[in-house]
Amino acid sequence: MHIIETASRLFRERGYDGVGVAELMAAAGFTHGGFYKHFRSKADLMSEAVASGFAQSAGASADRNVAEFVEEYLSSPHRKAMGKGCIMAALGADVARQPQAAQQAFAAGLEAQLAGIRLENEPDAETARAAKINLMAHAVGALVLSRACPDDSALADEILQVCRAEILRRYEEDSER
Amino acid sequence: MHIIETASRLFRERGYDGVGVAELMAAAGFTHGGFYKHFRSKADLMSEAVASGFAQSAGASADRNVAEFVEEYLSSPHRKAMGKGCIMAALGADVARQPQAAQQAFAAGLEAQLAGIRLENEPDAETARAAKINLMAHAVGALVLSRACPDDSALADEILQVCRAEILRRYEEDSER
DNA sequence: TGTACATCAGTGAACGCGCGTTCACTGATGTAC
DNA sequence: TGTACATCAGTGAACGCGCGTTCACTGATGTAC
Repeated sequence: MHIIETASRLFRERGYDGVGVAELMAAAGFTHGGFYKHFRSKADLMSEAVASGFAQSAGASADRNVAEFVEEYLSSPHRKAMGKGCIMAALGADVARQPQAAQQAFAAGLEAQLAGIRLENEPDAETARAAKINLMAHAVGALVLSRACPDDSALADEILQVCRAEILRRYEEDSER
Repeated sequence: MHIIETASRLFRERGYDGVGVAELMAAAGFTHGGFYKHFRSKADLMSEAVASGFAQSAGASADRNVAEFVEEYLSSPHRKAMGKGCIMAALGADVARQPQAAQQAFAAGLEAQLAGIRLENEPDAETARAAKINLMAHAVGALVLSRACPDDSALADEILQVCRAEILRRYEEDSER
């Protein structure tokens, strides 16, 4: 629904507490009174916005190989587009402060994200799963750190570049094994 | 100062927008009116709270080897203690939404954190620096993802465990090289 | 095809409350002589 | 040692404003006959 997608973007841009229900509904083209015809509470919408954000990035990263994914994920455009980017990097800390429903939506979304990664040449399912979790954690951390540094600072760029190179190097090592 | 340390803890626990000036001053043992005798604005305090949080973790991790650091950083106690834990994992996304002053404090703190890591056997300074950045990004991402999953969920534990093992494994590989 | 009625998404005003910030004032402390 | 004065951290009331949520109402839509 349109409200959820709008909320998902605005929450990512400004944080859960950084956007009000009224502003959010206005951005979706409504007055704020009707909000509770759709959601039990603002926190309830947050859960849906988290799920929606994962669904969006699942769609965007479908049928892409790991190298392409990492190149784009750890890029300056993604760093600058918090509202359209990865929900984990933008709202991970916010979700940690949310009720359990949002955390369950997050865990389900993360599982889907992991399932969408196609690794080559991992010896068994357990090793492959560990490699995917490590890949995501490394990438999410790099994006979070880079974004917290001043825009256009050398450090912000360096974090992206260094982590991009290392993740790709490891991935190629695994592929050649 | 006591106000800054209190703010640093409360901001980590509830987010920048999750704590008001009045509550914050009350927690530090004051009435809220005096706030502006100490800080130009709430955002100004945020910058100081970020710097203070880095200083605190620099003190806590001084003279510890990498294996010890990683074991504790990616542990369940650290996962549960957002207010006393790593400022990057707790407030990274918030800082990305803050004015540049907070981002500069973040970048300076991160540089200090990197300088505090002692790696063995890296062939040159550039490689060592890249390894430190990768280590921090990987660890921060793992903590953020784990915290966003429901407390005591299998996935929350799995993320910590898998990333802990992988970071230690890589670190030992480098040491033996 | 036309009429009566139920449904319900959306409206807009209002609720109590807390927000960040300002300001006149207090009262303890330190300095000057 | 004692008195007068300046300083300034801290107080507490107040500012305009936006918050999340509630609610009586509107009006378009779909169903029943």
